[in-house]
Amino acid sequence: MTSTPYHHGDLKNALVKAGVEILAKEGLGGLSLRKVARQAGVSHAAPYSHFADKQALIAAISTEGFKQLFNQIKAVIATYRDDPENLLIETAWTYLQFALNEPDRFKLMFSSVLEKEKDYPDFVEISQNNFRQLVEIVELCQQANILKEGESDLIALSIWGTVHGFISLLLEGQISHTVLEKGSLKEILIFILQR
Amino acid sequence: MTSTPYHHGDLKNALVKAGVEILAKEGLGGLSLRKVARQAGVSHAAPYSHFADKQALIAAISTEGFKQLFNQIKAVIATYRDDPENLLIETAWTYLQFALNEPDRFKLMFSSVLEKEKDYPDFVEISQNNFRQLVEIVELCQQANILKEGESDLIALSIWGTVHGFISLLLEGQISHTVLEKGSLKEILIFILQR
DNA sequence: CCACCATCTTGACAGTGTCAAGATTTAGAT
DNA sequence: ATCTAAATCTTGACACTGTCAAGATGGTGG
Repeated sequence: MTSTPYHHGDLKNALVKAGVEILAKEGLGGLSLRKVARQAGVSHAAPYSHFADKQALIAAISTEGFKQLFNQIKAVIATYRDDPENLLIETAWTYLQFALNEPDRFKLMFSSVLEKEKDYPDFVEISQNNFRQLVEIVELCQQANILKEGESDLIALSIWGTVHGFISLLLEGQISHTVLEKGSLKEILIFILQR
Repeated sequence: MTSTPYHHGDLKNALVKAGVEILAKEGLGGLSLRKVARQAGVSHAAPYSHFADKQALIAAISTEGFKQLFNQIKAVIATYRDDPENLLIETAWTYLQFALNEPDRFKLMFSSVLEKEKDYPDFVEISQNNFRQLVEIVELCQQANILKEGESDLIALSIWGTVHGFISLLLEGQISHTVLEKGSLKEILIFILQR
């Protein structure tokens, strides 16, 4: 133990954590490998023992975010499993909250800062798990006649896109004041979901 | 005329053009101010006579893209004005084509690479014009009873999000093979639009 | 024709991602 | 328990980046 042993012990996770913090404080433009290393109390090239390059670190940060999102929505499913209508709304709401709480991480996760996603299997996997979870929700809604039958994956795609597009515009501040005055965020979300 | 006069004459546009080309050839990661300047045949600091910083150049490239998209969709409206059902589909299709033709520029335009959009009035304006155009289309569809009445801006938001989300997943290669086998891209698009 | 002003160049600076070489520590095999 | 190989981390270097200050150049209005 004692102070700063040569081997950090858990540097890989520490770097991801530092990255998330910097992202929250300084935004996407302030995220550099060297700064992440500094914040983790380690030399500027140390990250290269754990990540092939900056993209790999970004992939890890994204993956971490997707895991958290997955677990949050998993909890929503557990709570609203018998109430499909609210299940869909609360899932979308959770998704929206996640984006508003950490907008820069949300952007990092979805805004193709990560250039070649398929090079990172962990990222692809958790990403697909998230989508599968959404398909599962859609199927629950279909069984309750809240959504039309058939093609649950396409319907999930459509719903995901709708919510995601709404959040994108929200984060960019592109949603005009007049629109936002029409109701609370949640009311607008519900309206949009019903189309 | 002749070779390389000291004053370029139309450097501002030349830089935007060079940026678009580099974006197409090398992707987002390859876009640097110095490279843009080099490609325009000008010294590395010359861009600072026309753009305050790199973000400003990116804003200009985005703005240019939005103008093109706006005009393409304007043409679609002109063609399908009396056929609202196909108008909506063809608009979405045009949007999709634009994204597939120049994926990196599309990402640049929508993936919040531009950090403080509201600092660039031209960008905000053309961006809003695009949305207004979509609202107009929605209202044409409402008059033809293809979309439900009321809140045309919220409905436009919903449709925009749906299509945009679909394209995002498409560009990221996140749409599984099994989904893509269910029909042509256009058929899937139509399905998603109808939800 | 001159003086001003926009435009462009040159040179510099700090910061970045990345790599190679070496130092240090851990862990596995004998 | 000791030796050795692998893993981890540091140091130093490189090319490249965004940005700025100072100066060179050339068109334009007075």
